[in-house]
Amino acid sequence: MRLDDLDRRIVARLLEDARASYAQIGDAVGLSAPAVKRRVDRLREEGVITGFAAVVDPAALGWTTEAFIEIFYNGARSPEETYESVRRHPEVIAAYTVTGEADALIHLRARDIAHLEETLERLRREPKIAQTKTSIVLSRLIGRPTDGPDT
Amino acid sequence: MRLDDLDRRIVARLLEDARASYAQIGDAVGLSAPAVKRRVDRLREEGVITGFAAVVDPAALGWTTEAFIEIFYNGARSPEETYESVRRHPEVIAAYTVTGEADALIHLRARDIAHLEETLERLRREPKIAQTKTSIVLSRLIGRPTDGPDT
DNA sequence: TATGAAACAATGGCCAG
DNA sequence: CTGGCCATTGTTTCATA
Repeated sequence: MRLDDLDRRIVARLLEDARASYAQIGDAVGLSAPAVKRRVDRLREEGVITGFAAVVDPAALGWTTEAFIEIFYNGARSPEETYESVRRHPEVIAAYTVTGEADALIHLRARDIAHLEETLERLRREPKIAQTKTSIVLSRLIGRPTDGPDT
Repeated sequence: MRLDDLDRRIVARLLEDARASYAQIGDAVGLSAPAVKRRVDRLREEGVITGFAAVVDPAALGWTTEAFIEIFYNGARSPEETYESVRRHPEVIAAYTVTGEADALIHLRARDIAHLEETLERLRREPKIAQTKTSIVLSRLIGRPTDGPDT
């Protein structure tokens, strides 16, 4: 599963435009279209590329409020239980177990402040959640492609 | 810029597979391929869809360490200055100004713990940064499509 | 919004290095 | 084993209604 330089350049190109044709990518990296396709197929099989997604502006869809919530659990809290306590809330777009004071960190998006408040109340009703600490996002300064650095 | 139900279903389809053909999307939503294309073109013009990106597994590229850093500045720290202090670090994949104790929250990815440590030291040398508080990601529980909820 | 035509892209087979 | 080329099939994209 070792990637050579050509693979990395193909991935970089697909991070910028997942709908680029194989011929376009080939022009950029110096390969023919079928050669690019074979590499992309291989990268998908190996799990380096897991899919292709549209990049959508949540604000344009009416989701204008974003927050990070540190979660503190009481007692036992395996990753599975943590997962169970947040997966049902569709506002949660990412969740992590972390080192440090908090047990978990979740990233959520809501339509507005009222919706955020409603979501927080709903989260706090989860039995194992003892405490939450909310940081509302004021501005997004950086948001790189697929959350993956320059390959 | 109002989206109807057809638009939302097209966006949902493209979030799952940005390389789906217009004909495939048309089959799924009950439209002809050209009709789908014109809607997608319009959604891009309106900024609802800002691009298409490959979804890459950072671990497969050798980026196995992930962390969130709360940043505390001393004195003046406009969003622009905050941006300037983090943009040059390629390990930073997202950065936000937030409410709460910290002034900013950054999300970063490194190849390993040594690389994370090196990045933290580099960040702490930024003149305006007074203090940092790091939470290393132990496991990712949820990571929804484009960081955008169900449209 | 659908249809049809022309241009373009994807993809499998096959051969060369 | 990896890339190039060719031919087939499918897709995009325009004109037109």
